[in-house]
Amino acid sequence: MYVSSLLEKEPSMYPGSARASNNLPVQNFVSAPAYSDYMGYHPVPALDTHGQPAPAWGSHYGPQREDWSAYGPGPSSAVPAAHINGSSPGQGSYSSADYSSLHPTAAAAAAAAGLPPVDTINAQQQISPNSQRHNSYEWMRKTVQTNTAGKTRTKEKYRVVYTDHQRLELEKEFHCNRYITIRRKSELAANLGLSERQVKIWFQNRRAKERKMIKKKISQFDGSGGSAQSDSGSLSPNELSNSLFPPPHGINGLQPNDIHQVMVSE
DNA sequence: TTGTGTTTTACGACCTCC
DNA sequence: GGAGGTCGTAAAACACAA
Repeated sequence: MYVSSLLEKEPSMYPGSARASNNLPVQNFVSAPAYSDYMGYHPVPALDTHGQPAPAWGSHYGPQREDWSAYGPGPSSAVPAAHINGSSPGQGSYSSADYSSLHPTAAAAAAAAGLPPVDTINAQQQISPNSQRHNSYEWMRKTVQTNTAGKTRTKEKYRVVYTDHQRLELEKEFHCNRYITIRRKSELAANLGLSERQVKIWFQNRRAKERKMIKKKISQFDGSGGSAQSDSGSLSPNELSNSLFPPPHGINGLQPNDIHQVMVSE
């Protein structure tokens, strides 16, 4: 099985409890209500080790970037926490669009109210009960014990589905910084029970997703015959994307604050 | 239920930087 | 040479219309 091969490649990738057990007792999971307002997230002290005070969006991060609206119109800021932790019957499963469309100010209020540190997470709350993703845990249950040594991909199912909480934390980090530092990667990996490789790849995929959305948006503008491309001028989608989120070469030589400045200065 | 389109993990190829 | 970047792609997971 793929997981097994990954374990061979990288023992830290699937720490047995989180991936291979039936009830997914993932460690360090925060109770979802703490993130009832994702868009307004600013680092929780226990999790934030950027080496700087947790900034508020309005000041350090500036206004929400335009492309964030691609996640869809934000609901009222009073998105019930139960929506994310799934404690409310009838709620759909959590998705990136759900939390990324939330309003910043409520999170500030939540933070002010004292968010619990990530380490206080209750593993029982990581999964949306009504989510179809429950099914994905079923296959892990069934196949995780098989072994296809040495293969990177098998004919069997080969990828895991991250828990809602894992994705939420990753999204939050992405929201703060599109490029993760080595230090933050290690911390996040440890906190979420993922390997650093998984975190790295998640960020790569997430950036790709964002570029794709930007591209889509631009093509929609172009297609609608609008002169709305005035922002991008004559830039191609890729050029615009790169100008918005330039890859931080030498990022590893930078301090977290430096990275932060790079991101904020856009 | 099933077919189909989209999203999500994960990888390899290739590039740049240190 | 190693690390991390993008790009393209595979395939499972998921959503949804018919």
